[in-house]
Amino acid sequence: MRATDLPQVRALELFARVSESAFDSLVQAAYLQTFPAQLELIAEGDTADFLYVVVDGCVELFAKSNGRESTIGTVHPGGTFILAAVLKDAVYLMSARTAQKSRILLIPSEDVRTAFESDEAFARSIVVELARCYRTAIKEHKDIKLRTAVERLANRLLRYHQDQGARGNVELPYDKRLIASMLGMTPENLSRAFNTLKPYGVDVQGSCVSLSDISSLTRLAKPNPLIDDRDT
Amino acid sequence: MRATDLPQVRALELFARVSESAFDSLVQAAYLQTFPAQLELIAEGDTADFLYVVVDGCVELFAKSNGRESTIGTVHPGGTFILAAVLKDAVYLMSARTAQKSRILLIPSEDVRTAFESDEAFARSIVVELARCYRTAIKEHKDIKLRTAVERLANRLLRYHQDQGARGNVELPYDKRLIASMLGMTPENLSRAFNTLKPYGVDVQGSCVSLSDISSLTRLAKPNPLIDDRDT
DNA sequence: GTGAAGGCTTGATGAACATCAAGGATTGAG
DNA sequence: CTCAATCCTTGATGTTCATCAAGCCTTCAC
Repeated sequence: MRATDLPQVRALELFARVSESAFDSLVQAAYLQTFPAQLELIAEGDTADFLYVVVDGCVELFAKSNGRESTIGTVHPGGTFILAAVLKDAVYLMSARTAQKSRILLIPSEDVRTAFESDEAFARSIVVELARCYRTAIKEHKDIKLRTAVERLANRLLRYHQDQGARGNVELPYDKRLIASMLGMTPENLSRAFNTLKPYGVDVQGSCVSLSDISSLTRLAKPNPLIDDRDT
Repeated sequence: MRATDLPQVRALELFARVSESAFDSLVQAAYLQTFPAQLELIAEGDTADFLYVVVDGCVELFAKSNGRESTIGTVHPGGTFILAAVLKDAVYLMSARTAQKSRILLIPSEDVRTAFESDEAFARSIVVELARCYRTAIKEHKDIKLRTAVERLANRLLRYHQDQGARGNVELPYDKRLIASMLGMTPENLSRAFNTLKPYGVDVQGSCVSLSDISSLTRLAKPNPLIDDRDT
């Protein structure tokens, strides 16, 4: 890794209170690489050789079975993926591909486990991150099991709306194909779900969605902090 | 906690390599209690006052939203629940009720966090357990998103079959109502799914299921170790 | 520009699953 | 044993969602 890249890596929450020596041995054998969009980084079933940390861009986690494929989630700057597999020294349960051009830090698994044992602060960061991943997964699971497709879309729109400053319109952060897969439906059905939401003030123009009746959309969505809030 | 209970608690994997002093301070303020079946232990949204460890019996984790309810998973002896909420000092995302009469250890959250910081071995056990919980959740999520209801049932039957020694029949470990909810379907549909599996050698008699054509059932189920194996 | 490719939408149809209503089977209390 | 309660099953029906097929629309290479 080049010396000029170090500050950006050091600034990641994951390394916030880590000692100099532990940080040095973590990044010493690590790679910071830029990948183009749509590149498959890992495949489910592979052994966990590296921990991946997203520095810039966005990564999609997905899984296949029986010829079907589904998106499990996305990872943003500061987030890690495949952490549990690295800690357990097990195989990956998910595949990952870049959703956009992305800068990603790869740390050899062995070094992660070593630093985990030797550095208190790193261990604590790892646990906090793992707990966050777990709770995110549980929320996703509740979303899928307790809501219909239209409700999931409505709540996701409200979330993006909040994220983007609640200005009455939303820029979809991903392809519709990817959004559909995250929400557990087909692209065709996402299209129809948008139509279903038209009477609730939802108008789609390409990747820009205007929300002209938030209160009515909210009544339909019935958002639940124990599913939709990101950091509870 | 009574002195006679200590050995059984000490023997839990979670405490395996924990120092005497850390163990003592963990159990010092802990409760070991026996609860009857169908008792609600915690409700989603509550603040995480205790870590729960199942010593005997079985606990169901479930969640509600919009008047709907769904089972997220079950916890067996040696397993914990609500670990992530305790570590993050956040609210519970799931409710829990005993599925059977159960003995459960309650450790005050504060003590868990203290022991986590002071005892290496406990910290490691916690991380391993949390990683296991996470991976279990991901597998459940893949199960739901990538399979039909009948496929989920077929794979679950094969799992129970393995667990119970592969003798060609299976004793259902829970009520059908609970199994249906775990598999993300209604009790009516579970009944029909069992009928769908009849041509594959599946015969149900109350809580006893005979599997007379494992290979044909396996062909239908298409089991996937990255979904169905418990400890990969 | 023009053509091709890929993403998105729409319609028609069918499969998967939920809901409602009723009846049968078990279980447990008295 | 008998009754009531609960759980489970079955049938009829309707909703939700996927699939297939076609067409549109944007984008990009040439």
